[in-house]
Amino acid sequence: MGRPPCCDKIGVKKGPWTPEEDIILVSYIQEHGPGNWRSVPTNTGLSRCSKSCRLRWTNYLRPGIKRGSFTDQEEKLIIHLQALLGNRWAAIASYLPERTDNDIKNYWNTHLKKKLIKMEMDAETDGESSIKKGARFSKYQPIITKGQWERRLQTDINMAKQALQEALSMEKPSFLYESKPSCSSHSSNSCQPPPPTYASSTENISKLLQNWIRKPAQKSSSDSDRANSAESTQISGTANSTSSEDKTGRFGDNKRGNIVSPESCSLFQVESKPSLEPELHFSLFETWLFDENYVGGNESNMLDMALEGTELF
DNA sequence: AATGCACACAACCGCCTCTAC
DNA sequence: TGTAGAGGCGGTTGTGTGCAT
Repeated sequence: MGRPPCCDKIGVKKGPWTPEEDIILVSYIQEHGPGNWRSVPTNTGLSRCSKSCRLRWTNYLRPGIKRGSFTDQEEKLIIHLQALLGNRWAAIASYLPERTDNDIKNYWNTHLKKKLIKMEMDAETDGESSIKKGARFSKYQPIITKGQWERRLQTDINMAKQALQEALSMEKPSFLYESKPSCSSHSSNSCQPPPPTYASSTENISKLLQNWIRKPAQKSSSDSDRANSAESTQISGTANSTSSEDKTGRFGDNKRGNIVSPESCSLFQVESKPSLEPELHFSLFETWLFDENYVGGNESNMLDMALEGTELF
C-alpha cells in the first residue's frame, strides 16, 4: 500500500554512520544549510536515504546537542511534560533545547518509565497498607488534601496547556518577552539573540573532524561497517564527552582551519529547533514545574502527581 | 576467562502532516 | 479541490557495552 519507503531503493546504505559519512554530511550542511534533505544524498554522493541524513543530523551531528546523563531538573521536567503532553517527544524536546527528542524518548523508555512504574507500585503497595490504616495517601501525603491538590493540579494543567499552546504556536506570546525587554522595540541588529546553545556541539563536530583527520591512515574504505561504527562511536563519544563542559565552543575553533569555518556559525544560528530559547520556556514553567513545595515538597509528590493527575497513565 | 543478561542508544520503519502544484 | 512528495514524528529494533555469575 502507498508509496514505497524512500530507503527501499537498491544501494541505499543502512546501519551505523561512519566518520567519513559524518564529515561529508556536515560539510554539505555547512555549505548549503539543513533542509532539502532529498537532495543531500544526490549532491553528496552519500549512499543514504534523505531520512537517514536528516535523522543523523538532527539526532547526532546538529550543534547544541548535549550528551551524558540527564540532570534531576531535566528529569523532572520530562516527567512533568510527559504527563502534560503525552509521548509528544518533539514537543517535550523543545523545552530541553540541548536534548533531542530521540534522547528524551530513549531516556523515558529506559529510565523514567520504569521509575514511574516502580513509584506507582510502591504507592499502591503503600496504599494498600494505608487503606487498612484508613489513610490512602499516607506515603506521599501532601500538606493539602488530595482533593485540594487535585483541583490545583487541574487548574495548573489547564493554565500550562494554554501557555504551552501559545508557546508552541507560531506567534510568540508577548509575555514570553517579558524577560527580554531589550528586544521589544529595537532593531533586529540591536536585539541580540541568545547565545546559540549548540555551540558546544559545533566544537564537538570540530573535534570529531580533527580526530578523524589526525589518523586518516587508520581509516580504510575496506573496513567493515562494524569497525567503522565502533570507531565512530568512540570518536563521537570522546567529542561528546566535552560537550556539557564547555558552552563557549565555536565552530571556528578548529585550528586546522577550513573544514569548519567560523562563518558557518551563522548557518547553525539559523538552523535550530523552533522556539529554542530555553530561558523563555523555563521562565514560563519553572515555577510550576519546580515549585515542589506546592504539592508537599518532595519529588515523590511530583511523581505522584504525574501519575495520578493525568489520564495518560 | 567465558557466558549470559540488562542497559543505553543509534538507527530504521511506517504513519501522519504539510505544502506545492 | 485533489494529489503527490518531502519532511517530521513516534514506536520499535538492532547492536555495542558493561556487569554479574
